[in-house]
Amino acid sequence: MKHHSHTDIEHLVSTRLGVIGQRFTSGRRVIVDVLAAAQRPLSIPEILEDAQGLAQSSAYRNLTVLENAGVVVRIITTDEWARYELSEDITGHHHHMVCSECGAVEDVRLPDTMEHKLDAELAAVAKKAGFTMAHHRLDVVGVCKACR
Amino acid sequence: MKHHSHTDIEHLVSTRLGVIGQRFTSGRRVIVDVLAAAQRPLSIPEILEDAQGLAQSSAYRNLTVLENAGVVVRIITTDEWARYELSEDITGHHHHMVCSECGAVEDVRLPDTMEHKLDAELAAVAKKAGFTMAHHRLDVVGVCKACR
DNA sequence: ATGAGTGCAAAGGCTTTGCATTAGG
DNA sequence: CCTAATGCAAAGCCTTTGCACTCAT
Repeated sequence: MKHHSHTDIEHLVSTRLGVIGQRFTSGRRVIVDVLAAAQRPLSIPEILEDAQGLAQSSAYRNLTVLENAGVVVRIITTDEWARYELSEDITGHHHHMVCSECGAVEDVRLPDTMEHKLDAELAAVAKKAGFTMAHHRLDVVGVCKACR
Repeated sequence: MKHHSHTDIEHLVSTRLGVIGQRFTSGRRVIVDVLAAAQRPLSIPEILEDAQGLAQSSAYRNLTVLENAGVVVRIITTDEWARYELSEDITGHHHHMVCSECGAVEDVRLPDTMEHKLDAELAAVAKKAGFTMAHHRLDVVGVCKACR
């Protein structure tokens, strides 16, 4: 699991935005800060709640920009809304536990040995089917303690 | 991997629909047949194309009914549309390869030993976080041969 | 006959976009 | 100054819903 300080992240984000000719504005900084503070992927409503004063349209637009910059990843759990989190090269590789009752999402990490075995196996079956694997995505679906 | 004949499936579907007080109508039969014929999850447009004469609203409604009956599963890959496939107790447990370029989705299966190890590990970490695991979801994200 | 199922069209809800205004470099 | 970024409101798009008609029991 990688570890980045607050300022580390901001510097990295600023650089990556610059690469694609985008500025690191205050609105984008707020979004990054909110995502960094949460240890789980957030929905737009959640982001807007934490990043007060930010317009909904700006949230959508900035998240798209940040996604293009490789800083943010958009994930879709089940139904409902899309969720956003910082990319794994900032947060470290992890997976998600999704509550099938209330939709809550939490981060979860697996032992490296398991990840390696899994990646090797997946790459093999993918190749056999003519796919070039980039990465995998793994979710635990279950019921959280609040809903049980 | 389970193996069900065409008539096996229809009988099973009919039974499960009956359990929740729903009929096995012609429209629903067409949908099930279309999904059974495809070896991959289909989007609504794809289903409508194959099941000609079926209204869009009926497709949505029937797929919801079939989902409630435990016959169909709705999955969300990345962006775009929701996709539907027959439940795993009909098709057998499997995963999906998603092309990040064109959105194509294909089924893929892992060795049982890998699945077991994975499930054991996931159940353990989930429990530690207060989650009761129901099942897991695993996707390979990459580039298909058509897009490479 | 009688309620479930269907089709069509309209409405919903998350997301995107147009346009005038503001701000960063 | 000058282009990018922002806010507000309107439009889009997949999906859901209302309503009248049809079909099976």
